[in-house]
Amino acid sequence: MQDYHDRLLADLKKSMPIVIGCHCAVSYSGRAESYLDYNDCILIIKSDKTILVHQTTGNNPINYMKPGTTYTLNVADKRLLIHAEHRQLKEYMDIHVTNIYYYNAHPLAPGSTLILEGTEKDMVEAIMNKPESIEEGFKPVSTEEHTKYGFIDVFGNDTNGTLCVVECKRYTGDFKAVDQLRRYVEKIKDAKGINTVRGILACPSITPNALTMLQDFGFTHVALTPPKRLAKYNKAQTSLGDFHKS
Amino acid sequence: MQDYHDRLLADLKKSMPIVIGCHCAVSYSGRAESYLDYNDCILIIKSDKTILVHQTTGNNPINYMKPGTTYTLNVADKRLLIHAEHRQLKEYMDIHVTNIYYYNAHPLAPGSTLILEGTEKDMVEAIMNKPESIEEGFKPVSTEEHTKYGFIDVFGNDTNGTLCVVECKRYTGDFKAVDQLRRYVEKIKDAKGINTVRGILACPSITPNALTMLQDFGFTHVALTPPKRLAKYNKAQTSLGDFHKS
DNA sequence: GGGGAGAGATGCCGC
DNA sequence: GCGGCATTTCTCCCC
Repeated sequence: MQDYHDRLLADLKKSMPIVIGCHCAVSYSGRAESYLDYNDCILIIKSDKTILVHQTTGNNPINYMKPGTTYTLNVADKRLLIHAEHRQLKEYMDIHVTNIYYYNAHPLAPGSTLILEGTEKDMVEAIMNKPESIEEGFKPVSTEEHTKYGFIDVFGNDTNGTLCVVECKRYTGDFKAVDQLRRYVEKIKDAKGINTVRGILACPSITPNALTMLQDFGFTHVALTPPKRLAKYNKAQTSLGDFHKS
Repeated sequence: MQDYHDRLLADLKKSMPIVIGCHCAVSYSGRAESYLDYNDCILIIKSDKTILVHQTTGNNPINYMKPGTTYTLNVADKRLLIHAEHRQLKEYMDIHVTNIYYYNAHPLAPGSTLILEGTEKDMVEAIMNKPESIEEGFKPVSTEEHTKYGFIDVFGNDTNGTLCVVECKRYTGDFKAVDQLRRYVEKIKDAKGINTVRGILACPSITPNALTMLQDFGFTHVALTPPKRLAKYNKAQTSLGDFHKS
């Protein structure tokens, strides 16, 4: 265990990304408090001193600390004690390691940037490029309009010149989406001193209860699905395999 | 690369948790579309066939697939091609690996359960145990009251017998919290056919804009911080070190 | 750094 | 499975 202590200390100093398969217990104190009994885990300490404690299932770490954590190491009772502390965030984590199955530290170059398409922002762009997807005669005026009660996705006029607030969701519309739309509509009415402002929720689908609430407020649901532009790009290639070989 | 192909195939068959430090490119298609150019990554494939693609910084994986993903492997042009597909979710991911820095697969026992304290649920319990923390004379009636517009954290009466809806947030109160509270209050008014229902937002702090909105609706903010019971437990021990050695 | 809101959110519980 | 909602949410953008 003393060997691992020395290696970990050196690798932390070099800001090396570290992966450890081990048997350990974890306690955390900060925004909340947690305790994890001794069990098998995968520990990942990244170059930015983020630490993730992963178990053998699930998407999310069972425990973690944010970037900028500092580490203090000790060996006692044949155990490696890792004290991870984040002073600014007033958080700490203690890991007691009894057994290490594997230990890997290897220099890794900083990552590439992910290209992501099909987000809500892409929905907004699609509406700006094709306003009739909201309804015939819709004329968008602005996007990301800032009000004191939040940011409005798309702001525009319908064919009658009535002001329209459009809120986009890439997923099934719910209460929260209707709440948000309502907040914007009310604030616009208040700010402009007018009584008639339409609320339009653009999303692929909507829950029955949210639809009821939407209609209670006199708002409209428009079925819209976020575009996935990379799909088109991939289709333009003869095949996915060829695309990647390039 | 053929050796790694064979090892990975065998380890996947055994549902072994696998960690790979490598140079790779990743493309994803499903709920959205993404492409990540060749770069250094840590790949983690868990026992439940979750895959995480981590870079050297940050809390979250840059790419991932959920539990239940199936894998198809190939070697071409000295590259290991990992095709990960989730048929139910209609998602897939392609990883092209050009270089492997380390490869680890080791049987890990299923994890322990995390004990977590200081959640919103703990706030609700604390209020039930000490109703005067909301205000003098407050009498809680129920928790998790189900309405058609959502679940009410705490429902009760003030010293005048006026109905009170209490919404708890463990973090700084914001617009969304006020929206939620408002939705419950309105629904209760509607359901009970009464005009006077008080809304109380219990949270450690509140943003200035949210406070304005709260007050516009005639609601109240009560400063409450989520309890952290493990902190007390740890204090009861002579020291944290002793606690862990037990 | 705080406020506001999206996320390929995830995860939990209830119906 | 969907619905509703918390999360040690995380992350990004903008002031």
